[in-house]
Order: sequence, then C-alpha cells, then structure tokens
Amino acid sequence: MANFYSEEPKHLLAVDCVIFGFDREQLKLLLVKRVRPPEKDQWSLMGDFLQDNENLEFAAQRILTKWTGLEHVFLEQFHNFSDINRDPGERVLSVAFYALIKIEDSDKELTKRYGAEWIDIDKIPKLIFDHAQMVEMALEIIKHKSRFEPLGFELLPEKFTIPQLQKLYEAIFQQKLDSANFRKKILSMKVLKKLNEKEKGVSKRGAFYFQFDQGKYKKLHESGLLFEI
Amino acid sequence: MANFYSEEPKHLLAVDCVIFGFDREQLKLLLVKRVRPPEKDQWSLMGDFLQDNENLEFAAQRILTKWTGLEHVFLEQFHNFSDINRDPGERVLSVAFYALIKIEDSDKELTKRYGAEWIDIDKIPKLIFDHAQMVEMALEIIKHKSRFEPLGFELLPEKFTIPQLQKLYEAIFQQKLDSANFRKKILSMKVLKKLNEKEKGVSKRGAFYFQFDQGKYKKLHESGLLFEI
DNA sequence: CCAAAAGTGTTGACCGTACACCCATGA
DNA sequence: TCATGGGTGTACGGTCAACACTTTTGG
Repeated sequence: MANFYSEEPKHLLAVDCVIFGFDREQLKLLLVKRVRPPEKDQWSLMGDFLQDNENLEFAAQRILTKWTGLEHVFLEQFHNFSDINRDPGERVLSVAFYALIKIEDSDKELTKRYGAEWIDIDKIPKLIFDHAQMVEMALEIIKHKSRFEPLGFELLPEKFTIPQLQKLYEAIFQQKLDSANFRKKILSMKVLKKLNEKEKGVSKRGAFYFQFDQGKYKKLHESGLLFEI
Repeated sequence: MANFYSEEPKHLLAVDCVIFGFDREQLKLLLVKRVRPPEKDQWSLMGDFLQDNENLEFAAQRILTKWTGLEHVFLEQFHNFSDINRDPGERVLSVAFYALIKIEDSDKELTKRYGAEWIDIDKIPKLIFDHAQMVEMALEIIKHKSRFEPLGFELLPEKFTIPQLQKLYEAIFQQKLDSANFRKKILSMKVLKKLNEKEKGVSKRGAFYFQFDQGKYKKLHESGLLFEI
C-alpha cells in the first residue's frame, strides 16, 4: 500500500468492553484487575490495543473471547473516548463497546484464571482512567435501547420464563413492573414461542418456558410496528 | 510522557462529518469534492485527520468551522468505520460525526470558496470510500433520535412557525403528518414559546412564530416525561 | 367573495394502568 | 388446606388518528 498520508500523525487506539451479564436477580459487569502499569492492580474493563490486521469489531470480539470463551456475542461500539490525557501513560484513544452475554454460557475456568469477576452493577468499585464514565454511558444506552429493541434476550438463557424476563427488565430500568401488564405487553408482540415445559424449583406452580423467536421479531419489525416494553 | 505502550501499533485516524441542513422544504447535506488522491475530485464528506493536540470533538468542530464558519454547532459522534481497506490509500480509521446546522447562519462565502455544496438528501451523488454508508447510518440515527429528542430545532432558524416545524419533521421521517394533530402534540409538550409576530409572504393568514425554549425542555425532561413527536 | 393556509373542536377506537381474582402445586 | 407465585379478566381514563369545522387575509 502506498503512503498517501505520511505526514499525518498516528495514534494508539484501545478497545474497551463493558460486559453485561444477568444472574436472575441483578445486572452484573465483568471486571478485572489491570495487569500492567500505569494503575496496575486497579479494577478495569477488559481491553486491548487495536492491531493492524483487524477492525474494531474483530478486536472487541477477540477481547470477549479471551475473557469468556464465547464466540458469537452481542457486541456494539458506542462511544470514543479521546481526551488527550485520559490515559496517564501515553495518549491513547479508546473505542468503547458494550457486550451482553449469558453468564452461564461463559467459560468460568477462563474467567477465573484471568482473575476476572462478575460484580453487581450497584457495587462497582473505583475503575481506572475514564472507565467509570464508560460504564455509566453504556448503562444509559442499554436502558434506552432495550425499551425499543429486543436486547434483553441476549442476557437470558435460551429458555426463560416471563417472570424471569420481567426481573431482567426491572434490573435494567431500575423499577418495579406490574406483572399482569408486563405479561400482556410482551405476549401481545408475538415474538415469544411458548414451550411445553415448566420451570421447577422456583415457584410451586412453575412457570412455562419461552424462547425469543428471531423470525417473528423480524416480521414485527418489517411490518413497521414497534417492539416496546 | 513515558512510553508505556511502545510495542503497540499506531493508526491513522480520520474524522468525517455528515452535515445536515434544512432549507424549508428538504433535508440537505453539505458535500465537497475531494482535493487529494486517492479518488481526487470525487464527492466526499468533510473530513480531516485527528491531530496530536486535540480530541475527536475538537477535530470535528475544527472541520465544521473550516467549511461553514460556524462555531457552536450540534455535533455528535455516531460510529467508527474501521475496515482495513476502507481507504484505498492507506489504512485509516474514520470516526463519523453528524452535525445539524442552520443553513442560513453558515458562511456562504466560505462554503463556496471551498467548493462545497448543499445537496438534497434524495439526490446524493456517489461518494468516496464508505461515505455513503456513513450518510445512511446518520440518517437512520437522526430519524430515530428526533422522535424523542428535540434535535429538529437545530436545523431551523431561532424563530419558526408550526407549519415549518411540521415540514421539517415530514422531511426527516419521510412521511406526511396531520397538521391538526402535529400542532396539538408539539404544543402539549410546552417547550415552545409563542412570539407576538407572524410570518409574512408564505400564506395569506400568516402563521405565528415560535421559539424553542431550552429551559422548558429541561423541566419536561427532568419531570420524567418524554419529548415525543 | 373566494381560495388557501392557519388554527380549533369533536369523535370513536385503542391502549396502558390498576387491581381483583382464579389457578396450580409443594409443603 | 394454605401459602405462594403464576396467570387471566375487567374497567376506567387518557391518548391518538381522522376529519369536520372556523378563522384570517391577499387577490
């Protein structure tokens, strides 16, 4: 490749991931203690530098796989953090991604080996650099987005009950929902497939399992109607 | 500053701006013919390389000021384009911004001198690299955002009439709106201040001018209610 | 006085919210 | 049989889309 722009400055570019999970009660973040200076041993998001042979999405996926073992994860860039002194080491720009994963699918061995931990969203410790700001912004975004897009299902197992789904949305929105109305709303969109199987052990009666049906969602979406909680 | 990350690769980073305007009838984009190879003389968005002494927002503002003379413009980063071969010259990542400006406030001399042109959104020519994709994504975003955030006012003069505002939203959403209901909706949010002055020359009766009231909007927002068209 | 655009009023359908109530089952 | 959470039914109030209607004014 020719050098068309040899006079222009080059920059270090990091990719940082805000990794969300849900454990049936609480939203959680996967965090890790930083292994290199500056700010070694402080809590941090998962990140790495962008390499020459990959685009940003690839780098983010690479990071996710490294820490969780998962390969096809919901992942979306949401903001660049570019303040000149954001990293006390050198000037580094960071492209922040958020990821939504099913905790139980992740490789717990791997997570543990690297010293990563799932931490309740309301118990986040002090984070390095501007990572707290990244978390805050990511939270704000999934709060808004999940009202109109079926993001939530990325955080639940394949099979889930309506009460489980409700708990998830209550955790995301930070508010209680009326269970009768929640059920009607979600079922009225016809994007769930009811299974002939009940959850055991949680309640006496047991709740039916459902699955999110991508095909039905596409139909809804194309018909111009809104998914909306 | 120490060299903490000397082993990591560095990258060229461009900032490209999708600049929207509205001329009372149609959404428009400010486009320019590229002045350097590769793809010299082809239509392009406004862009430049990020410098060492500025963050991304500063760079975007610098670009906007260069082409329009405007200094405090609504500007928001929305996506990074990072495919390895997106620029046939060298590997360059691009951070895309969209800007909403009041055409009549812009410096037409400056715009003309640099050979930039306002072009109807439905008559966009072939653009260099992945710029068409940037435009498409920016359009999609303002379409969604302007339903719930008062973005539209950035594209109108300080004083505007309800029918003008309606025309703007019709251009953004690409659909006709019922004028009686539109009026009721926008007035019910109480974010507009009515002026004691009528528009002349457009209709016989003349429509009252209004102003967007930032303070009232903040109140609405803080009270938890939605701005929604 | 007519045409045209600004602006108001009315209606019926629909939808969200609140809440009462029934159901299934383990202990 | 009772407590518990799952699940259904209903009724009221507000909101929205559609459209008829009134107002203002230049030609």
